[in-house]
Amino acid sequence: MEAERPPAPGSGCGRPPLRAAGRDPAAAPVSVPAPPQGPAVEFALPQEPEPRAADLGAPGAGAAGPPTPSAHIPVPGHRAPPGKARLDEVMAAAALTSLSTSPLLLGAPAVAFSTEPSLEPWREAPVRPPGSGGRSGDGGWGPTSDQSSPSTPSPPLPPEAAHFLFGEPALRKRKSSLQGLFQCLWKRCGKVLSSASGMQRHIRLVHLGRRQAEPEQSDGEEDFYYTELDVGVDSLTDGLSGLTPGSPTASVPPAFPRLEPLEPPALPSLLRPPALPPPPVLSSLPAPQGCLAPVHPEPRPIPVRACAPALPAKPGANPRKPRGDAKKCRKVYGMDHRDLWCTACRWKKACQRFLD
DNA sequence: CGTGCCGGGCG
DNA sequence: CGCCCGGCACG
Repeated sequence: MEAERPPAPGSGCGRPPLRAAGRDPAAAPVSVPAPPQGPAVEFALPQEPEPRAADLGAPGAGAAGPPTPSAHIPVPGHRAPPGKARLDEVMAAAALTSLSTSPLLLGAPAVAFSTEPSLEPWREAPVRPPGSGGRSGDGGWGPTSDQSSPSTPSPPLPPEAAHFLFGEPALRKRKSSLQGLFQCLWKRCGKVLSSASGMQRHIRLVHLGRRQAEPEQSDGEEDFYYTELDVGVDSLTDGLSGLTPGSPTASVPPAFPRLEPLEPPALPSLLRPPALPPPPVLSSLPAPQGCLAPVHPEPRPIPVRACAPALPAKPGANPRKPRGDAKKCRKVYGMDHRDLWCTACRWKKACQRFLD
């Protein structure tokens, strides 16, 4: 009844304002983000020692005191005097520094480990077409903040730069080999495809206005305009154990609350080959590949038609849309996760996240 | 009946 | 403007 949608955010009730919290990246303190506890494989390389980070590593340990941070610890092969334990600390500290410094700048360090946070940074980049000063709030996708990104003021964030920062775009993708969907992050597009390459093509042609030069290969610019999602994963409402109100996880961009290892119960309907009501309406086609049935099989030639119907149709002629068959927020997240829906859906408008 | 969303109302 | 909902059409 009432409990469902708390009118007042922040009321001690039990459900904190999910998105309010997660939606302000600028609020993130500049303090140390507590580096991912996980395997640090990638960034193990010794870096320029940061004096600052050093003291954070072992503030109290006077012994290790000297500011000569040992980025690459010599670690004397044979010498395990009483100092041994301490040595560990030093190592840990050093490791921490290298960790805490590098990823800090990136803003999207945890890519490999957690899905959600990584989305944030990207989503701001792509949007903002030149001519429009105002973006209509379209909910979860581009809107959060326009200029909160501390680094580059330029709108779509030169992909080249991004490359340097994030290394390889591929890195992001490998996070889940699961048959995710790929969603276009372009402002009002949000197209969802089931293959990365398809998505790249989509972005290249439709948004970047590029030639069809290289089919599957390119500089990777498109990578920054789409994201991979493991949809529906839990969406099963009841099993929202991970999403407890008040848990920090909940305050993050609520887009897709789950990690990959789980088998998404919601996906099957889309991707499962066997019988069952086939989603696609276009049956003129002999099903492109074996497994992944594209959500929206797109014919080779993609005209300039981006995503707006742009039909001169006037009211009265053929007003009602045929109603797309894509899953909408309501279906995906369920009624009791209304706060995860895209704004449009929440307002009973045409869904903008999963558009057809 | 559930669902998607237009049209319109309210602050 | 953002936000919400009545109500209709579709399935």
